[in-house]
Amino acid sequence: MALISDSAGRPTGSGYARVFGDNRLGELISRVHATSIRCGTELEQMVKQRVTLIDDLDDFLLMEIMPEGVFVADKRELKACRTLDFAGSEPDFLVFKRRRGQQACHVIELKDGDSFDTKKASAERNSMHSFISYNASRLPYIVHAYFCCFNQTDRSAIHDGFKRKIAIEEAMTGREFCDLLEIDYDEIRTERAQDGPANLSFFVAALQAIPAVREELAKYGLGKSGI
DNA sequence: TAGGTCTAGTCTGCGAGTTT
DNA sequence: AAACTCGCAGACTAGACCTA
Repeated sequence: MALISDSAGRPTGSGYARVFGDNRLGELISRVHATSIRCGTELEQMVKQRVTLIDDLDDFLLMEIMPEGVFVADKRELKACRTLDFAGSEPDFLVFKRRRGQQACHVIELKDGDSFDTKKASAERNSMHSFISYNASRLPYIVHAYFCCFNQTDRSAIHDGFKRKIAIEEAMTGREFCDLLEIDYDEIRTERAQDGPANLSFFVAALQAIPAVREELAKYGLGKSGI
């Protein structure tokens, strides 16, 4: 995961500073927010480190029979691909998998949350299906669509979050995503949880170092000896 | 009809990648 | 190197819709 101490945040003028009327406290909250955003991009990086990435998607798509295994095209590779037409949308991952004579392409939208934002769900679904319909003839495999909430363990919760506008088979939990890619879900969760204690310590120490916070704590007889 | 719920649009905030 | 663009999370709001 990401460390709050590594995140910059806005030193002055952030909305958080206005909420508290204190730049230093505003900066600290801004750094927490920045860390949360970084976590999302780090998840994608962690996935990419654990799979076999496709070097040239155009070349890969020339094969009617793909090699045995799991091969992944990320967003960068998708953008560089000339064979596919994005129809205004780019999924997070294209996963090509061949096992025991069965091969398929899995189009995946990955979120680092536990549910899809309802107001955007309909647009996400339309975007995904327009991508698939535009490219069905260019992908020489069976194509499946998935919407994955990495931190959700219940597929029906994802389905409900989508207001049931997707098929239940299109909802995917983080564990199912990792099973498809043949990577270790628990290992990723464990690694991401490792920075939690360091972030807690940093946050509390930084909080205590802010004069306005110390003054407030002093009203309750707290502060010097800890919160 | 009033009140509750759902949906979609807008806004703020930030990191990361791309373009100039 | 700076400016720009995109993606993502979450809060707020107004209008549509539903139900007692």
